[in-house]
Amino acid sequence: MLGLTLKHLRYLEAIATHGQFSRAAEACFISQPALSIQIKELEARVGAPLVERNARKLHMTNLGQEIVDRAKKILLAVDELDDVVRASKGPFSGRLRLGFIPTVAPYLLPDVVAELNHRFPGIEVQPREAITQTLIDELHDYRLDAAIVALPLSDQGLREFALFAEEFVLVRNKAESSKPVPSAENMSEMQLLLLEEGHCFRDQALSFCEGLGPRAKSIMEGNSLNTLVQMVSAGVGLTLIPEMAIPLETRSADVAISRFMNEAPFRTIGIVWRKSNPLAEQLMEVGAAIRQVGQQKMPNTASLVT
Amino acid sequence: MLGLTLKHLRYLEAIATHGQFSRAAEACFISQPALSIQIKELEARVGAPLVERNARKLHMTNLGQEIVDRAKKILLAVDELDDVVRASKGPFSGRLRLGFIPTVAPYLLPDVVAELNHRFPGIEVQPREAITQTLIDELHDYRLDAAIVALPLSDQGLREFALFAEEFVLVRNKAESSKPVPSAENMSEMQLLLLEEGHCFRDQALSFCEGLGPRAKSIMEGNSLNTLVQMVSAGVGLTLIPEMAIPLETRSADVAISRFMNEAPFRTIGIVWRKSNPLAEQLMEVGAAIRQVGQQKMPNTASLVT
DNA sequence: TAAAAATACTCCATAGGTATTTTAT
DNA sequence: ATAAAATACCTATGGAGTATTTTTA
Repeated sequence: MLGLTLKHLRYLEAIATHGQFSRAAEACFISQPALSIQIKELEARVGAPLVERNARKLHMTNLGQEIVDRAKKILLAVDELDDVVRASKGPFSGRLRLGFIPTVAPYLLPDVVAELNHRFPGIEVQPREAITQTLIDELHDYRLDAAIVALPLSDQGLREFALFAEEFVLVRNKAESSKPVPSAENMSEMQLLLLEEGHCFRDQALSFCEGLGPRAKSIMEGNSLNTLVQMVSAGVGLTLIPEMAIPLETRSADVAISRFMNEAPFRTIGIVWRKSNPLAEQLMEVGAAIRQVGQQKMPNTASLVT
Repeated sequence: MLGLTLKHLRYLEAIATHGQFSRAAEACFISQPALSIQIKELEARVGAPLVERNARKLHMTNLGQEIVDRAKKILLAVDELDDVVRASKGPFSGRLRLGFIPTVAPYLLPDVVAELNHRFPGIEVQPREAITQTLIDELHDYRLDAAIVALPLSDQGLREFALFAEEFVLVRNKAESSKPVPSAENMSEMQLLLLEEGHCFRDQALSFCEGLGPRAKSIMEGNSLNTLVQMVSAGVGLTLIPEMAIPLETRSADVAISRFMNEAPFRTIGIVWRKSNPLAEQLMEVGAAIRQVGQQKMPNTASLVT
C-alpha cells in the first residue's frame, strides 16, 4: 500500500493536462506551492520522479505517464460514482422489494405498481405475494424492503404505518340474497367458508363471528378468496370478503353482496418495514401513494384510517 | 464534486465485506469509532444512509450497495496502479528512446539493444538513427530520452557522459597498402573521401587533416561509411573510419586497414540526455552497459575515456 | 530579466486514538 | 448481561495558504 490518494491522482493528471504547475494548480483551486508539495510527496511515495521539470516546459516520465493514464480511468470511475450519488437524490430510487398478503395482492398490486412507477421514475418495484408470517420473516432477512399487510402485527422489529381501513362484506348465493343480513351470532351457526390456516383474513373473519358465538360450525376452507366465492356461487355456503375484492370476485360469479349496517367488520391495511431501515421517510411516501390507490378503489370506506 | 476519498470507499467496502463495524475497522487497521465516524461522514456527503444498522446485523441500502460495487472496481484499479509502481522499482523499466549517430548505429546498435534487454528485463528499447543535430533537436522535443553521439556537444541543455575513446584508421586500396601511412599533412593533399555535410565524423576527419594543412583538395562525398569503403575498394581514393566499423566494413570490401602510430586521430563516444531528465542515475547505468559493449568490440582502445 | 517552480513558515481542518455511553438482543 | 455501534474529547498529522528564494531560458 502506497497510500495514494485521489487528490494525488487529480493533481498529477492536472499537471499532465496543463503542462504547467501554475495552471494546473489554478485548475485544482489550490496554490502553486501546494501543488508542488503534493507532487513531490507523490514522487516520494512512488520512489521515482514522475515529472521532468524543465523550467519552461514539463514532461512526464515513463512511469509518470503510466500513472496518469491509469489515474484518468480511476478518476472517471469516481466521477461516475459521483453522478450515481447525485442521481439518487430524490424521493425513492432503485429496487423496492414490496410484499403483499394474498388477500390484497390481486386487487391492489397492479395499480400500486403502476402508481409507484408513475410517482417515482427511478423506482424498480419487485412485488411478492405471501402470507403475513412469511413476509415478516423475509423483512427480517433483508429479502423484502417493505410489506403491505393487515395491522396490527405487533412485531418488535417492525415499524407499522396504517394506510386505510376496509370493511368486510357478506357474500351469499343469489338465492339467499333476499333474506336479511344475518347477525354475527347467527353467522357462526351457518356454513361459513374461510381461507386456510395462516391467512390473517381467516382469523379476522373468525374473530368477527366468534366474538359472540362460542364456536363455529364445521367449516369449509379454500386457499383463495376467488375459490371461496366460486363455492358460494355453487351454493355451498356463505363467506366474507374485503371490500377491495368486490369488483374482481363478483365479476364472474353469480353471488349477492350485502353490507353490514352496524358494527361492520373491517381490517386495517398498512405498510411495514424494519425499524432499522433508514429510508423511513421515503417509505412513508411510498405508503402515501398506496393509500391513494386504495382510496381510488374504495371511495366509501378507505378514507378511514385506524 | 462530493469530495469522496479512497479511504471512504475502502472503509465502506470493508463494512460490506465483513458485515460488522468492529471487524471492518480491524481489517482497516483503525479503531471502531474512527470507522463509525468516517462512514457517518460519508453518508453525510452522499446525503443518504448507506448502511442499515440493526444492532447485530448490518445491511447495505440500495445506494450503499451500488457504491460498494463501484468502489470495488475503483479500488481494484488503484491496487493495480500500486502494483505498476512497485514493479517499476529497479534499474530501468519502460520505454527507452535511444538515438544513435549514423557512424555508430550499424556497428553498435544490435549489441547495445541485446545487452540492454539482457541487463534490464523491464526495458523496451526504441532505437533511432539520425545525425547529431537531429538527435539534439529530438532530445529537446522529448522525442528521445538519450542519444549515443561523439562528444563534446557543448549543448547547454544536455548532460554528457563519456563512454569510450575510439581511434580512426586509414582505409586504402589494397594496391597502396604497402606504402607508408601518410601524415596528416600529406593526407589533405590526397583524394580523401568524406561523409556528406552534417555528419560529425566528417568534421572530425577534416579537422584531423586540416589541423596542419590549410585546405583539403577536391573531396568526394558519400552518405555512409560503407559507401566510402566501397569507393576506396574501387580505387577512387582513401578514407578514415572509426575502429568499430572495421569488422563490418572490411568484410566484403577488398581494402587495407592501417593504424596511425603516433597522434592517432580519435573520437570520444558518449551518451547524452536532457539535464532536466530526472533519471540520470538510471541513464548512467544504461551508459555503463553501452560502454561494456564498446569494450568488447574494441578491446584495444575503447578502454580509454577522455 | 522574467517567468515558473521550489522552499520556508504558519495555520487549521480533520483523521485517528482512548474512554465512555447508548442500544438492542 | 453482553456485544456492538455511537458519542465525547483530545492529539497530531498534513494539506493549504502567503511570502520569498532559486533556477533557467
